[in-house]
Amino acid sequence: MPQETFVRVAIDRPLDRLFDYRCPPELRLLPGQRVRLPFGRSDTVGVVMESVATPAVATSRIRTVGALIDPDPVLTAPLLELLRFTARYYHHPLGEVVLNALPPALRRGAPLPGPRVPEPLWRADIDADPPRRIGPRQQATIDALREARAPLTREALNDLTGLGLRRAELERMADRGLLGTEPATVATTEPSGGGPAFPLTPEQRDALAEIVGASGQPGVLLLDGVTGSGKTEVYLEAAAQTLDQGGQVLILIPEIALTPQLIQRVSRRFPGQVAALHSGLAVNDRLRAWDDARRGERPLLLGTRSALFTPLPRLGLIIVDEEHDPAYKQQDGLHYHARDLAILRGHLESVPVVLGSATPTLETLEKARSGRYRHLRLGTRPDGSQPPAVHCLDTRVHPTDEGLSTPMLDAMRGTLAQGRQCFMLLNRRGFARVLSCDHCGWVADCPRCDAHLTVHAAIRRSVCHLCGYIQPLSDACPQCGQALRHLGVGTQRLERALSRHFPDTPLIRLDRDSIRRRGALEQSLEAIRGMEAGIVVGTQILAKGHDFPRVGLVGIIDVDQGLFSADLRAAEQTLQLVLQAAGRAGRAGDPGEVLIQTGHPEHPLMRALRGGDYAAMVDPLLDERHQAGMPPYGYLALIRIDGPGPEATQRQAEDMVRQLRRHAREVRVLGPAPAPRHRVNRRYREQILLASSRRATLHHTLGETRRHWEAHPPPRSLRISIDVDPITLA
DNA sequence: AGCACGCCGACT
DNA sequence: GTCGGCGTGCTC
Repeated sequence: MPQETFVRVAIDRPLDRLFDYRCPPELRLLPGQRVRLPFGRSDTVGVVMESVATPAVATSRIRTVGALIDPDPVLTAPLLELLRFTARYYHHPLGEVVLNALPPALRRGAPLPGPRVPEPLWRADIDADPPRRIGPRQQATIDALREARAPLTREALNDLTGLGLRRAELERMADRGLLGTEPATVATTEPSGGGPAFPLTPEQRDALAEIVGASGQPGVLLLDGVTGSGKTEVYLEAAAQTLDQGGQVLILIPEIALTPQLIQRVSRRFPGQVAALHSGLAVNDRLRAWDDARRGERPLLLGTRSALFTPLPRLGLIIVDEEHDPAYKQQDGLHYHARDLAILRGHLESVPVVLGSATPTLETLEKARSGRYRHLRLGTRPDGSQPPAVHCLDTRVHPTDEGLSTPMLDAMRGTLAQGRQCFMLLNRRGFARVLSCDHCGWVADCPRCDAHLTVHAAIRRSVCHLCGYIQPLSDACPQCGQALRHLGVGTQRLERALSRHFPDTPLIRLDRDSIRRRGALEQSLEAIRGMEAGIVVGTQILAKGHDFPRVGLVGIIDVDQGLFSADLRAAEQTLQLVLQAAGRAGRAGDPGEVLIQTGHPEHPLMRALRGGDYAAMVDPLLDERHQAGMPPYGYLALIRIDGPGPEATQRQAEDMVRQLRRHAREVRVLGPAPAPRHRVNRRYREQILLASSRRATLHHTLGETRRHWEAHPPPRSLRISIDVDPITLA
């Protein structure tokens, strides 16, 4: 009688263990394959992790695998190893980690899409009678096809129009006789489309040579280049060489939605070879892009943090663009850092990892300085332009009205008179920070959170930025009936103030609220580049690597909140934000100016900013971190406990601290303390901070404590989450 | 997390 | 009498 075999399977449940199943004799199951399983009283999808000869529980309890879903494994061996590490390191259930690596459709058991059905080329039907009713999207589509004078793929059409047309939409138009089709020709794409737009500078060539020279072996290279120094050209050339050798390239970017230019640039450079992956895609598009990358049909994968987990069997190079961006850290559920896991993936798959930034994190800089990362520098801009001069405006001498001081307004006038643009950075959206009554002291607070409601004047609502609670805006105090006053300035109020000061200058506002509509960001960016606006007001979105030709002045409206925040990385992130924003100023022999409004021009950070040298600014910050035993010299984990009532939550947190102290060796246990925003969405939050000079001791303490609470689970109304290497303690 | 079981309150 | 509230326990 043949030996029975068993498989160990991961399933999408918050249970920190795998489950063993009997393998049906007619199946040979491989790690990475999906299976359908009987589980409890229902069925679920699982991923085979390994075969085992003897199951971990009595064979009488073992059930048999229901069916095999995939002929090929959907996850590769090195990825499975990466996922095991991820679960261990971030103290998150392995099953959830593994299933989380799959696109949602596959997680629910959908079949792999299989090879693409060739799509026809689309052409305008010149002779067709124009029907009476044509929508603007349809009109734009027809116009683009007429202008092109040749049949186009849907992809090319979308590149031209930016409409994101879906196949079904074009088919409907064809059915109505608005479009014609032609059979797809064999793809005519060359291995890599064209070369760089401009010849590389010597610095860029050196950096490229180092990256290419590192291929085929693990290792991290920091591409540390001032804004405008052409990091992207270096990445794309390195990617081109990897592709030419038959390798696949993974490029991670912080948020695709905020950098539409980059997708366009990459897809034009590598036509037909780019798969783009981000959360904004419809489930089917996401599945398609993922599978195109997995099968190698599109050898270049461009995506946000979750794209890190895409199987790429011929992976040759990983690039993490803007590595300092906090968007790489997932802030809920599995608290992973995509940059850190990208580095690990590089090790596991023996490929180099390039981290790029003009303002690298202290962690990364420290590793580059100590020689663990190769440090590649790009110190000059290929267009020869100089970095902008940075000046402070002392708001104690020059008070501000609605966020604006007189010298700031004067500087704006001067810049506008030269026909150049002004960028005004204010990292707070909405109209006013709070609505309050001078007479009785009443303040509009969120009924669910410890937060003031932010005024959104345009929609006449007060909005909670923590939980989304919305209520109508009132003019009179509900307590005493007196008129209410707006305190603090948000982008909307700044916009209104500026349009009063400069009534004839077109103005664009860029923040989360103004770009919510699909395509709105692209439209605004295009308008800014086309000089349709003299003034641009915005949040940090302004500072994201967009390229603008004629920015003369970058005004930083309020930097002080960032200077004095107690949060671990506030100073570092303020520096990064100001420098990234400053990088928008001045191009091509046109040095720009940066004006920072501050009440503390003598603050060391302000002095450092005026000096303009990021590497120099970083030293005192690294010293501080060293003194305090904070990253990169110490390791942190944050435990958050939240529940519906304050007392039970606090009791649980205190109990957990006792457990932690029992297992803590060389680990400081700080807390519990009410979280900085104690109440959010009607739940009360406590937090505990663990700090250690050694990773291993921190993980030991966390592991033992987790074991304890899994053996003695707290009531289900309480939620516990662990954040290893937290970005923020707030 | 699901899902079922189980034991107490207000309804046709 | 029973529909349904959510506490508790289990899942190979």
